[in-house]
Amino acid sequence: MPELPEVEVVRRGLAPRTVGRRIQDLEVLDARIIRRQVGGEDRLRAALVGSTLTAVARRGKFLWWRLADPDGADTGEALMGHLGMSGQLRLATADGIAVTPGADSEGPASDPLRHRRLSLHLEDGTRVDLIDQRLFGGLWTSPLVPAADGALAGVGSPDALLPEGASHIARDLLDPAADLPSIARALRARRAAIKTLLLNQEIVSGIGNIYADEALWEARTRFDTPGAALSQRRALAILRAAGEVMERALEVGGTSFDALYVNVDGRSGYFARSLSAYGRTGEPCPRCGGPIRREVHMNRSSHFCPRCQRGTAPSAPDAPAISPRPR
DNA sequence: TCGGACCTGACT
DNA sequence: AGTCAGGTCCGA
Repeated sequence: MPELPEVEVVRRGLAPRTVGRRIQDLEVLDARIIRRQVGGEDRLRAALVGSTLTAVARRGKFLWWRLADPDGADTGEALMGHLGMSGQLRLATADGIAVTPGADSEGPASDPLRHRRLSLHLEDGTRVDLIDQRLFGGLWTSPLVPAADGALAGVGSPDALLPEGASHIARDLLDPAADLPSIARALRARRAAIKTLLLNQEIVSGIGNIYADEALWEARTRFDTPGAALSQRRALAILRAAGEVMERALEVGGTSFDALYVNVDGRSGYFARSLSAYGRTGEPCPRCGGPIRREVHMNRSSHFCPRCQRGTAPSAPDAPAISPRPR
């Protein structure tokens, strides 16, 4: 389940081996993977074949390549991708063997390539495979528009141009242009539960269920605390915790569960074992030793420590966001 | 603002 | 046979 660190690992892996290369051919093995492409496979093929990939950028979990036409001019469109729940982008040589030794593709039953949905064939023989068991991911083109704040559109972007398909997505916590104090204020302007707000990609992007639980555990805050009940300080602490957890995951190459996710060369990450709350129902809280509890919130599991993660108890040391009227 | 749809495979 | 997992989008 790729979240932000995994997508950034993929972006970094793709950049040196795809940028500057021309697309020779497109292979669509399952049309559902390009369901978001306006004009279908014909349009996608026309936009890609003969074009050169000039940059790989990312905002939240949306990845995109910039494209240049055969004359070297920017086409004004990006090739966007999203990995959904189970997507992988992997590089292979023309004979279909993953470039990195140790990539686990054993027998046919466990061969991840059976879920290959689309491939880009580059002029040097490199193949970019989009593998996606559950088909929540996709690849499609989108016209470039200016980023609202005028800063670089995302991590890896050469300028402020952003694919329209990602223009509703907020900046993420690995983006140097993210403005934490203003994100914190946006969280506090809403009455919804803080976890709901952290998962809202239009407020802050790149946080999924796993890192939301981890950030709230780090910041000792219950998932159902209303955004409006947070102090600026507490809201900032939650954002900092989320950023730090994701940076730590990035350092070890991304989180890995159930071997569905592998990085761009087919290797799994090793971060899962260092999660504190997510998926640890019944296990002792690493901070206070009490049992981690699981509750369903918004049709998603929330893992938290009822003993050391607080809501808005009157004894909370942080000042409430909306200060009580003095009397 | 919330629930369902989209998907598949692993698990009970 | 039924349940669960989860990111994003859409519609009630």
